[in-house]
Amino acid sequence: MFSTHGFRGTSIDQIAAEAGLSKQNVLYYYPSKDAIYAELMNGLLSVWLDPLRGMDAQGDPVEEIVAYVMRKLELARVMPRESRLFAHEILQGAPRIAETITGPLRELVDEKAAQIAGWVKAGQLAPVEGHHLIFSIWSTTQHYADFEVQVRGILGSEDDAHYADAATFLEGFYRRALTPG
Amino acid sequence: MFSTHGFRGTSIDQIAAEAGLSKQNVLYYYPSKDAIYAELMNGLLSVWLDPLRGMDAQGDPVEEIVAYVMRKLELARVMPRESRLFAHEILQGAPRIAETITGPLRELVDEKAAQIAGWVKAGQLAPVEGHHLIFSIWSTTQHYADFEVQVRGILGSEDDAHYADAATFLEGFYRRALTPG
Amino acid sequence: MFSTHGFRGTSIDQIAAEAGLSKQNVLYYYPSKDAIYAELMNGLLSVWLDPLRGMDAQGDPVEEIVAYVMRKLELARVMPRESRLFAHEILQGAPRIAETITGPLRELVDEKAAQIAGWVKAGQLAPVEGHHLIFSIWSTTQHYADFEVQVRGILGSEDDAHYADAATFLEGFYRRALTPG
Amino acid sequence: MFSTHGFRGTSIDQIAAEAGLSKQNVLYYYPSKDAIYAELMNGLLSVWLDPLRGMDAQGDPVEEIVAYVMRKLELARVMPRESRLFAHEILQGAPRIAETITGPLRELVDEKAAQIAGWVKAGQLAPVEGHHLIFSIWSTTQHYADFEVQVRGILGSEDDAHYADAATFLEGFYRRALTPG
DNA sequence: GATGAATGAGTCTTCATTCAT
DNA sequence: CATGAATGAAGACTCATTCAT
Repeated sequence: MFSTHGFRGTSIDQIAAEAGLSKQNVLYYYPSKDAIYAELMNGLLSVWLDPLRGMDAQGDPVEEIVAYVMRKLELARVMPRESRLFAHEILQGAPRIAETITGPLRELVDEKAAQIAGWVKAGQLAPVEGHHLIFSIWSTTQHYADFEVQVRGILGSEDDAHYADAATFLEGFYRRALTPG
Repeated sequence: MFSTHGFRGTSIDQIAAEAGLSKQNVLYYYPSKDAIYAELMNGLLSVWLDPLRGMDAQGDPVEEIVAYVMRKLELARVMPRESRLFAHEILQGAPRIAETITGPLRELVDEKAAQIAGWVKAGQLAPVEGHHLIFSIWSTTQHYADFEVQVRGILGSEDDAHYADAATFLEGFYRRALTPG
Repeated sequence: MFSTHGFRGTSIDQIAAEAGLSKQNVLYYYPSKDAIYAELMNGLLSVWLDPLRGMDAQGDPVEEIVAYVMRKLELARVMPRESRLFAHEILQGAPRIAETITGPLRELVDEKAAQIAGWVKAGQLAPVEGHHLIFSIWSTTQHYADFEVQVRGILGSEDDAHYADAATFLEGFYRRALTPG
Repeated sequence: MFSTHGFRGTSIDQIAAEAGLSKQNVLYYYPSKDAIYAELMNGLLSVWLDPLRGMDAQGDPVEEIVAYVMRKLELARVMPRESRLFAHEILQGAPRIAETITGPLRELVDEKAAQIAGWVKAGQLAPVEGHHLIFSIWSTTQHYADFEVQVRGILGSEDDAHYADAATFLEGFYRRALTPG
């Protein structure tokens, strides 16, 4: 519910109905609406960043990055609601995860950007700036989850078939854009 | 306000405060909250799609597309709130612009995708699928507006300086990915 | 508008629309909503009671009363909205015309009831109590205006044709009920 | 509250105050103001029409009708607020019970009017049209409830004593008007 | 005269939350 | 565990009225 209607747009009644409970019973398990949301967020943050952690500095740069793109796209396909939940949160100015962003997330991205810079310096990768490369991967893959309605509306797709095309496109795209020389 | 908090998350009181009016005075000018939102949306839709329309079939394919990317990025920089407004709308399932998406927007994208397919067939462009290329352009550029808080948090940027880096990155990126051979 | 929706149920906007004026312009002519209502009421009170005043003590009792019934029924046919306006006012406890009721109206009815009592005493009229006879005349005639929707719904009537039947019924009815001996 | 002020003229706050509850608590028991009103109406409709159903075709015509008048007058005395509730509803055009009027109510009245016509044809009743006779009974009896304020103002009555006079009047009145020959 | 602008006071309704059982 | 009852706070919208032009 949060992922579709946002925090304010979701009522505990809706959550309770979806869960087959009464409103009061939901509040028996969670102290407040905020708490439900917070638990969702926190439980998700690590899952969300795992794929990036898996980008191995020892592997082949282009293959590592393309594999990351594919993992991220798969995540968008399998967990579109979670993706939208983050999108909502960040659109609203990330009031609840601001510290994670400027703390652990920033550290992780800085580290991976440095790794990318190393690959570029070593001539193993076309000259790309790491942070923006990561942004591009996030945006191109999450787009299929966050803007799903638009994607479906334009492609006329009613199932997940278009994800295969997206994968084909993104793989070729990143491969060409990243392969040096 | 709508761009930050979404439709449900925004109260007329907030809008009124921002505008220096009373709640009732806002409702004197607009018959309802829906009407305010609808007027915003309708006024924006054409502005939002103009850049894509400007992608000239007679021009050099790579240059045309890169120029489109740059125009779109500039739009994100200048009108980030408008970008977020659309993001919110689509995240919520596009309840108010569903018809535009499956109608005029789909037509326009289909047309441009066909144009891209022509360029690819003529060997003027690396083999990319048009719809997904357009999705990638939308997502990579709008990301700087929609996820602005995250981008700033990670880059530590407090002004628009990072847009220049984004432009550099995206230009190189698309040029490499699209240039044939 | 007042006659259909009552005082609270009618807005100045509705009155203005009906009159082809703007709300403010209506309030230019009348100082307040109360004033509009009050003027309506006062202008009507005398019209409403005139027929009763016309019941002549010198005439033939049965004919005088039957003639009064007919005049009152005609008034209901011609001015149904005015009748409903009074009905609304009295249903609500007559907050605005309470003094008229306990003052001039009561006096008039008392006088006419005395007149009827005289006729009865003289054997010119079947034994009826004057006040209640007057109440019966008011109610049976105004019923066709006040409960018009119900009357039409039951009779399936869409015009004024049923008023002729009502007149026939009421004339025979009152004649039989009032004729002495 | 509805019976005095009508639907629009009654606020949930007033109802709540009368019931010793808070406004929101009233809305906890009833989903909306409309629902409160609807429940009142529906619960009343059958009670309201029962007396008419009790007019027995096998009994003595004049006695049956006079008995109906007495039952109806008693109902007005005991349930004046309910009577006024219907009066309000019908004055406003019966928006909520239009279908009952043109459906079940019309059927019932048609049936009873036919019964009366039979009695008249058999010479057991003075020549009266059934529908209008029923209207006269409704109006003369309900008048004591609907126009109570006026009746009291004119008679100077502060209790129910005048109902006895009304009964005397109406009994004699209907008996004379209905007895054949 | 007429009207655009503005607003205080309601009025229905939603909703998160508390409390007792 | 679960739920009926209750409520403070807010929110969208209406409306009579005022004021300036």
